[in-house]
Amino acid sequence: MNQKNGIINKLRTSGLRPTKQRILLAQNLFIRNKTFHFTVEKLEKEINKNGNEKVSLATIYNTVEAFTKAGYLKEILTSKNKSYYDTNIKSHHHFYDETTKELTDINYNQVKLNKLPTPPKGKKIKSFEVVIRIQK
Amino acid sequence: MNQKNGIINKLRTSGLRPTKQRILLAQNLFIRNKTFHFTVEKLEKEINKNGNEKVSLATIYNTVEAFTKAGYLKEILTSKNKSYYDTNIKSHHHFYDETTKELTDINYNQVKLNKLPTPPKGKKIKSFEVVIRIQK
DNA sequence: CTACTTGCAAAAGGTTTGCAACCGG
DNA sequence: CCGGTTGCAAACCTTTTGCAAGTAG
Repeated sequence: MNQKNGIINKLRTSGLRPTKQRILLAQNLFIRNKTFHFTVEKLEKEINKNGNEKVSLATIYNTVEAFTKAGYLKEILTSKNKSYYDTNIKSHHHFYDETTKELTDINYNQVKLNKLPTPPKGKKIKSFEVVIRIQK
Repeated sequence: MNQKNGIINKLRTSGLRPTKQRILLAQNLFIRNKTFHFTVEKLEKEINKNGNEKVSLATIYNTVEAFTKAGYLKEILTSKNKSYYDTNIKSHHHFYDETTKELTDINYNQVKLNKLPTPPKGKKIKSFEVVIRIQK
């Protein structure tokens, strides 16, 4: 139950009450071997596939948003009218396969920007992301 | 009327019948001094602002999609659940202002990638795009 | 107890679709 | 004329919201 306690602490740290639903989602999302790319729809299926504990869609939306604000998830840029999230929050980039519409991580050091633009006055750069479109 | 003929030819070239609506939209989109970033909603307001010729929303959606397929428009990546298009189809990058949700072009040579990843087997890179998120 | 959360269902916002009327070639 | 195109309204899909009931501290 160390993992569970770790998650509870993580939630508390961000001012999120460790409710049953949040813990369940956090376990599902953050205890994984590799990066997970998902839409709310996909996550909902994953969470509710076993006939047991159900988490309502609204709560999944709320929670994903809360996790994103807390910095535990990252929203991915796509051209689709659906939100994609990534459990890998480190700055990294993606391949977007136009044929299969799949996203794949690109190892961070495989892309190098050696020139960044000056932001408009009064603004500063928060992050940047490269999407590389691929096809057959 | 040279401009108009040019547009009619452009449409025909792509197998698009030069209808009144398509010509109107093409004139509005392609005869501009500078790049235009828009959503369908914005374009619809622009097109229908003078009480005269109205183009229905569905037709605007159809036409924007057709123009995109024909390569006359480019879809822009954002995290919002709304499609953004750009009349600048050359490879270029964007600032995405998280406060105002505005997109701005970044001059092409202000960003330089000096390392691109190898695409997965059997795929090749079609294009890449950098989005730089800025905030106050 | 109190404030924060959840879940449901309804509403909203953007996009797509079915189909009859219309029009370009 | 014929087949592509338009316009309308309804349908769709994802996301948000209001609110009563539930729960963590």
